[in-house]
Amino acid sequence: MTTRPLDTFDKSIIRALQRDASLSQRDLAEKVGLSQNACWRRLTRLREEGVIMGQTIRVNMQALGQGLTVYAMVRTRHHSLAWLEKFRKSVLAIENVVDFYRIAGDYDYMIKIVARDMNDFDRVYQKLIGDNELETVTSYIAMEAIANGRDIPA
Amino acid sequence: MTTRPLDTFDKSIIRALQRDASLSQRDLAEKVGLSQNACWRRLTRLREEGVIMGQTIRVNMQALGQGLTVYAMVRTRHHSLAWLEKFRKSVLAIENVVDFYRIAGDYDYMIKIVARDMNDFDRVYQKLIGDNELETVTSYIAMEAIANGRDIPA
DNA sequence: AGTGAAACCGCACTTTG
DNA sequence: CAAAGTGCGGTTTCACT
Repeated sequence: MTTRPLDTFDKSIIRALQRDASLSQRDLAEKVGLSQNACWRRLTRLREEGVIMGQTIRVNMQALGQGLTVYAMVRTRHHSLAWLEKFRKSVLAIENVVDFYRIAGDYDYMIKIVARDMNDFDRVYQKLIGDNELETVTSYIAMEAIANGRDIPA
Repeated sequence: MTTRPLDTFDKSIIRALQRDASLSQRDLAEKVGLSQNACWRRLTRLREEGVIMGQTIRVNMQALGQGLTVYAMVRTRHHSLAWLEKFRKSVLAIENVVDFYRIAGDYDYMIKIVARDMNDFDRVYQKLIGDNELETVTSYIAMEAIANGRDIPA
């Protein structure tokens, strides 16, 4: 992973686009204080370098009918490479899995799941524990999303 | 929150744009199987209704120098409305906080934090426990991001 | 600063429930 | 009848040279 240090302009571009990626080149250039041309060249470069990896929309999960968020903390029973590989594949195959981290601490993995409702979550949960021999799964049901997917500091 | 049921076309539009929001109207329309005009009208409507809430870029956190992710599980000591309100404000004021959920279970809140490194995280941690009287904070350090911010099922 | 392309949006139908 | 689709075309705005 190449890691060219980003200067103030680059960071400023990234901050502006995280907030609103629909900005036109003209508005972006103005906002960061560069000429359109210079700004465009930097943007192109940031994309090429993989600093900017793509563009998505922010969606209203309630409106999409995916109003339930659950964090599942998992302790595994097996630790062979083959088993772990199979476990990962199995988890990633579930489209309800939004985040998936290997962590340090009392648990081995942290899985963020979105679902339509409790029934739907239970389906995911059963699949999770049915397909993999796990030591423990502790689920934390989200009661309220106070903040979700805020911008990465830049 | 009004929740008009979304039909197959709406969902298809949302799926396509979550994957790549830089799609042109022509390509989007073609992908979902609508005329450009109809597709544009639906898109405008989805935005107006707040189903699509905006547009962001996906960034490479390593390249941005924010390579550390930590989940902090918090149990609070106070439960008065005023205290909770102050607590929320205090947490949201920290730009390193990416997600912030009120949860059910052994803990009250789940805070996802990104930081440059352990030193930087410790700064955030000290601020968190310094500004608020908390019962417990348990931190899970992410060792590896296997998946991060995958698309919401639609 | 120029150019080709894309977004935007009204209009006149047609289609479907 | 109402709601949503299609295709056309002109103006404005944008990306990129």
